[in-house]
Amino acid sequence: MDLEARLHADHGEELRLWLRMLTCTQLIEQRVRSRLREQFETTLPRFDLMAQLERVPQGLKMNELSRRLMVTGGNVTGITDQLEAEGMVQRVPVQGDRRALLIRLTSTGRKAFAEMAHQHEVWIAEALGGLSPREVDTLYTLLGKLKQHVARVQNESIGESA
Amino acid sequence: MDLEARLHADHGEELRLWLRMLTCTQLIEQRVRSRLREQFETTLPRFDLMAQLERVPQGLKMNELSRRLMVTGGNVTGITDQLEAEGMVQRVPVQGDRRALLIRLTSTGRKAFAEMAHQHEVWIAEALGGLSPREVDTLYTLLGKLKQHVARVQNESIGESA
DNA sequence: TATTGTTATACTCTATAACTATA
DNA sequence: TATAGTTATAGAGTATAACAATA
Repeated sequence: MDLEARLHADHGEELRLWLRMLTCTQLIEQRVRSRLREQFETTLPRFDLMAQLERVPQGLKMNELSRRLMVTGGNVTGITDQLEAEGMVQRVPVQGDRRALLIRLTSTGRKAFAEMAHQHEVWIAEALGGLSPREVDTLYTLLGKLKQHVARVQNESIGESA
Repeated sequence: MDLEARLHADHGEELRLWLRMLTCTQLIEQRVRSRLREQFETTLPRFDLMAQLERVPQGLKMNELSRRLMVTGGNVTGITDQLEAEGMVQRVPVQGDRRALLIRLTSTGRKAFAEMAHQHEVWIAEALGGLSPREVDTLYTLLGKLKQHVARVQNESIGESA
């Protein structure tokens, strides 16, 4: 294949895969969103924030949450405000750095999250129930490869633009 | 496995797969969104709407667009208004039903979309470039299975609630 | 009565940038 | 100066529901 042909190579397969991937995630995500709203009066970003905190009992700093949730700082402040007002999380001063705060689940938040997480797991198991354990595993592995590649490309772009 | 155990069966594998899938699509989608904004001053929903129209030269009715884009009617009206104001699409009366309108790409819109679609394909090819053709194919097949299953579950739920 | 599309409204999420307080 | 977090703002996307015109 000469250069010209390589430049204009057909990427139809990748595109079709991408569109199908997007359809799958959108279908599932919409289900999850509407059920979180109906059954728990909450939203996916709020659920995601609590999920991050649940893994780290001592809590996470705002900027760490921001990084993990892949959103900017102002948003984390807003969602944290809501959850704090509802008694789900608390802001805890960090000793040694009076600028920083640790956000952590309260025991109320931990209980509420446990219920939601259980239901969430059931919803996901339903949605992915059409796949055999073997297929789940294959998908997991291939998407792991994709994730690594995308993350690498991402960093290179940031490098370029910086 | 008895009923009790089945009820509380572990769905950790499915959950991990789902989170990984979500991470992959979010990473790629963010890239696409920011590039559409930077390079073409447009958004993903607008791009998606034009993509639907591009496949159907004679145009699509509002409710058909709404179904395909998986959003409610009012939103389609809004996005269509913007694109019409920019001369990308036009509303065409449907003979035989004076309530309905066909939305179709103008020649300006077709040209603009062709450019964007080409770039879009390159971005996607970049993002998925870490996978071999064989892996792309496997993913495509497995996600096809997933899509069918999710769509079926979706319809059953709608059936229940209706 | 049902359907097509529009309008009006309200809410969530988002990024950006200016700001305060600490380091 | 740089960093942690907040505030203010503006914009996009979304759903819901009331509405007009037509079937």
